[in-house]
Amino acid sequence: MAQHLIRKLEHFVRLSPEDKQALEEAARRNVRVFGAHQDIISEGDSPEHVNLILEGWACRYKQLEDGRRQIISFFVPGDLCDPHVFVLREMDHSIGTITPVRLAEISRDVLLNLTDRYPRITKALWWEMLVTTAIQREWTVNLGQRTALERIGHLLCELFIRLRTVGLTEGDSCLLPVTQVELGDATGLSNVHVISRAAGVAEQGADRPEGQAPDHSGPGGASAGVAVQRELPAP
Amino acid sequence: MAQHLIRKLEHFVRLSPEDKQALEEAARRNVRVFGAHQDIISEGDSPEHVNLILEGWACRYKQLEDGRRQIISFFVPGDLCDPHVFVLREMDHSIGTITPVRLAEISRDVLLNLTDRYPRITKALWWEMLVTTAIQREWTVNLGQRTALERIGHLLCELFIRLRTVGLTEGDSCLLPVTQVELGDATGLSNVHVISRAAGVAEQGADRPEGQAPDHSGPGGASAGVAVQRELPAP
DNA sequence: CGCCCAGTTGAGAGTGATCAAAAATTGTGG
DNA sequence: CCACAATTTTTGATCACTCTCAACTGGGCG
Repeated sequence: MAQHLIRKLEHFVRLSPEDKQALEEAARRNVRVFGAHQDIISEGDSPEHVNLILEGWACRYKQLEDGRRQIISFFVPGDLCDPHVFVLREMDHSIGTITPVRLAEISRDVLLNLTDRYPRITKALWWEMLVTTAIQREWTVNLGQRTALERIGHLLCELFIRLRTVGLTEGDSCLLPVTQVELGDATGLSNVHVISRAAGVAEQGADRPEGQAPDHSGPGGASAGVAVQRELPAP
Repeated sequence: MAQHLIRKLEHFVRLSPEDKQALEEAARRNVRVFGAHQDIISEGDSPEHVNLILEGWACRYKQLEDGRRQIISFFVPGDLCDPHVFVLREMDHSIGTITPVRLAEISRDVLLNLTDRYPRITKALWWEMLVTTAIQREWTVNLGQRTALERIGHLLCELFIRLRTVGLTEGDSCLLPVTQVELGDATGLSNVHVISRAAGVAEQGADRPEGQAPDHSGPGGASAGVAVQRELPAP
């Protein structure tokens, strides 16, 4: 159930069988399923639990009055949607699905219990949180300084590396179940412009295995050549 | 010494005299002074302590290989530069001064001691951290979706409200010791473009007391009319 | 007094947005 | 399994916001 989260955390901390067992148990209760393009929690709602993505993609986003939408981050399997929401009265942003999603709702008590009794888990969750905020900083740089081509390239590299961390890549390929509108909302570009630039990334990617987008995604390491395909070929 | 931090935290949690005393003491040791435009800590360095800004402005920034620079956030008096840096081996970004800065270096031990013994301080620091990340999210929206005019307007409102929270405004005025290059680095705009847009904000601000920039800075409240002047008139 | 940095102004260039419409893909119900 | 509907992708043309370059002004400081 929680294999993606465990795999990710083990990049930071070695977990004992008991640690893993505890995580598995926390992820087993209160599993919920959402369809594609549904809100998991909306701006203004009061957060009741931490959500652990088990399967599917989601995103954090904010919408302006006139309809403009900014995707603030993506969630892939193994990701936790803010381990600290409890402190806040209400959400200042929404979390919505991209694909159908299966997630585990982890209550405040279960989480506190977990961190009280398993110090390695606590440490790993700290790491995970700090990496998440580092990615957030990188998005700020991405949106503020990089050209359209660089933005898309950087985002694709980030997502590939994150998926590799949880074991969801296959060689140099991975699923990317994201529409061009969503890529545009994440990169601050128009949906129409995404294609011309994304095509550019694909072309340059074929020529230059190292990619031209500088890799600052923190603890992920070097950005290898990324071949993205919409769907993995059926076996 | 720590009056700005205390004033800010009291917006979230009521602090007892002992709480305040403890904060004052933590801020009294290891005070350091920096000149303008100096690095407090650089990318790649290993963080040794948490920095509490006592006086002056600083910023968190990241620099690309070709010289492009993105300011990721501003620090004003009362701000803590990441209470959790200890978990990380090395900085993925730099923190530099804008004006001359006086800050208190708070060691890991002192901070842990503080949070162990004063639960209200712990709670307040959690709040402070969550508000900081909410501001970070808002910057993502700012850079991704808003026009130059809106970006500058929103940033000015954010800074004004943050300064008001720590008591550094005077009526509708506040100091803004930031050059246009720095405003540009923070908003993803060119320094040349900042003036035409900033002038626009000033004009519209004069006409519309409510300001045209939507206020999402979280717990700050409504964005009143902001009159910004470079220097406060001498008394 | 002169230098240097910050701010200002103007003109031209380019990246990316917008609008519109066709083509391709995916999903759904019979 | 096919046909139809809906969504997504692709292409083309035009527009405009913002950038870049360059020159000039003004104030602070050695």
